[in-house]
Parts: sequence; C-alpha cells; structure tokens
Amino acid sequence: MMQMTPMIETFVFHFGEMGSRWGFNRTVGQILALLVISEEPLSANDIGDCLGISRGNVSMGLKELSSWQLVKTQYKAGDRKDYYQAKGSIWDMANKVFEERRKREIDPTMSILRDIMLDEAANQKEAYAQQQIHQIHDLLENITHWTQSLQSLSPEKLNALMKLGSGVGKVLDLKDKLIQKKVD
Amino acid sequence: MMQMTPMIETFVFHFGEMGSRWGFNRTVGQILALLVISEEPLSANDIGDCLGISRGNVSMGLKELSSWQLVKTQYKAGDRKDYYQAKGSIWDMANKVFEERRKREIDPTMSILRDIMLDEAANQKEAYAQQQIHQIHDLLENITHWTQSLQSLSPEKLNALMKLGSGVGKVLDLKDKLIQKKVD
DNA sequence: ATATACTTTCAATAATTTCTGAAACTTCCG
DNA sequence: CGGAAGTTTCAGAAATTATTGAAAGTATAT
Repeated sequence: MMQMTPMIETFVFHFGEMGSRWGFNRTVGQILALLVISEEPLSANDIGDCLGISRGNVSMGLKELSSWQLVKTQYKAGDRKDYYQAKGSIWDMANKVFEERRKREIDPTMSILRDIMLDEAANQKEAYAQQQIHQIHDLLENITHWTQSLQSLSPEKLNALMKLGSGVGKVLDLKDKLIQKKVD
Repeated sequence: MMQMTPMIETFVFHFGEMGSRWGFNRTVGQILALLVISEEPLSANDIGDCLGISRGNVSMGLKELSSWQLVKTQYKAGDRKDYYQAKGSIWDMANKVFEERRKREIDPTMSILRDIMLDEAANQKEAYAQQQIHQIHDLLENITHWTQSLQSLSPEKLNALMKLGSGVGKVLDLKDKLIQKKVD
C-alpha cells in the first residue's frame, strides 16, 4: 500500500480543498490527487486507508471520477480486486475537467439565455434586460467555441500557444497582415 | 422598484444556480444577475424585495460582490439610501471573475506546489510524485500567464482572437514559418 | 449451489454552508 | 444632543451537501 509521507499528505489534502472549487467535492479531489501521484494502481481499500474514509465513500468518489473519465481500472491476474489509476496525462486531465465543467456550467445557461432571447420584450425594462442577456450569451458562445478549438489542437501546438503569452497580440497582427497580402 | 416579470425571474433564478458554480453562492449570483439586467440602480431593500431574501443577506451579498469589484454604489441627491449598480461591461465583469478565481483557486495551489518541488524526494515514490507535481505546476503556470496576457489585450483584439476559433492552429503555423524566415 | 471476496447503493447521520432577524452601529439632520 | 433612516454584524436556525456503514448486489472458484 501507498504510504502517506508528509509531502504526499500535503499535496493530497490541499488538492482536496481545491478540488471542491474545481467542481468535485473534497473526497473526490483527494482520491484524484492520490491516483495522480501514485505510479502503480491502487485498490479501493488502499485509497480508503490512505485517506481515512469509508469504503462506500471511495466507491462513490471513483464513480464520480469515472463520469469525468479521469480514472481507468486495472485488473491484476489472480486478484479479484479492482485497481484504479489516473487516466491520461496531466494535460488530458485538465482538458477533461474543462470540458466537463463547460457541459455542466455553461451549456445549460446558454440554453436558457437562447430561450429568453426568443421572447418578445414586453416593456422597456425587458428590452434592456434582453440586451444585456444577449451580450452574456455572445460572450459565453465565444468562450465555448474558443475552448473547443483549443481542445482540438495537438498538445504540442497547445503548448506553443501557451508559451506565446502576451505574444498572442503580435500573432494577431501577423494574421491581419497575411490576410491583407491575400487580398492584394 | 424593479418588477420581476417571468423573463427576468427565469434569468435571475438560473443565474443564482449557476452563480454557485462560478465561485459565489446562490444569493450573490441572484443579486448580480438582478443588477446586471437592471438599468437603473437599486437600493438594498429593492433587492431584498425582488429576491425575497432578508436585509442582512442582501448586505452580505453586496459585500461579497464589492470584494469581487463587481458593483458600484450610487448616491441619489436628497436620499439617504445607497443604490447599487453592476460595474463595468459584461466583458469587464467576466474578466474580474476570472481574475478573482485565479487568485482564490490557482495561486494558493501554485505556492504549495512550489514548496513541494523544493523538497528533496525521500524515495522512489516521492520522486514520481514530485515529477507529477512538477507537471501540474507547469500547467497551472502556463494557464496563469496565458489568462494574464488575455486580460492585457484590448477588448477588440480579444474579440478577434475569440472569433479566430480553430483558425488559431493555422496562425500558429504561420508564426512558425515567419520565424523560420528570420532564421534563414 | 454455496462460499468467498469483493463492489455498490442508500437511508440515516454528520458536517458544512447559507440565511435570518434582532441588536449594534453609522450617518445625517434639526 | 436625540432621533430617524439607513447599514452591518453575527449567533443561531434552516437548508444543503457529504459521509458512513450496513445491507444488497455481483462475480468467481469449488
């Protein structure tokens, strides 16, 4: 079984706190952290022992992580236990988290905003409200398209883009110039 | 006082639900939504009446929104009441939310990860853990730089970038070619 | 078919977060 | 100063969310 050295405890517990901000609860955050820093797969009992949580809670946590597609199951020959591992690279996981959050947090809002935009404004106040709602909708739509296109980039390109930092403004200028060339 | 038409109610209540996912609680989300779609400033009592919540809760919600720098206070001549309004454009507000979330969710984690990275790995397991932690740190650092550079872009450029969508990959290729030229 | 070794579910409970409302505080005016 | 009109605070109540653990479920080996 994994032993919890002080370093690993610090990481796992902190990740538990933060996990709750990233859309899952403390236990789920801790389980994910544990799986991420553990090279070999862990059984559900290992996880419960390390974190000092009940067996049922581990099961629910793993179920949640599965729904986020963040864990994979390993079967060991001659052993009935299931063993769990983090699935994919850190990059892949971050992507999964972004995508899942978009689905849960942005998509439902978009749908409601679209409905509202179809309604006829009944008075001056509603007209103003609708105008604001329109802006929020457009913003969310942009963010959605944007993150989707980031997800379709290869990891290398993504990394290049990230490294670009404030150079991103320059690249935009570049693009304008090139388009200009084509027009000429 | 603002009347709650069905359209406005739908929006405000939904925003309340979603607000809790964006880092503030239901009431705070509702108050923000109400202020965003209301053209003229509202008093704390107006807000409480519209949302059916206690005066104390309104006060706490406004305090929270102030700490996010999302509201401004208006004083009306010959009226002792304070009147509140959403501060800045939708874009500005989204930026504030991003920034505030970064401060609360990413920065503390970065600091802990940095500490861990300075420790000497005591054994093979810790070495692997440290390697993973290093990757997480780099990812978060990239995201931080990236979002900071987005924030420093003008709204127009930001919009152009958003509209670019998957074209972003092409622009990157372009950049590589241009750098290549310089090297030649 | 039964025993065994595990996993999952879910009702009850515990922990946490949010909300209320009364009291304390502030500010403005006469 | 005293009081009226407002705002803020915070202890306790209410609501929500997370956790436990025992019971039910599943799969495998004999």
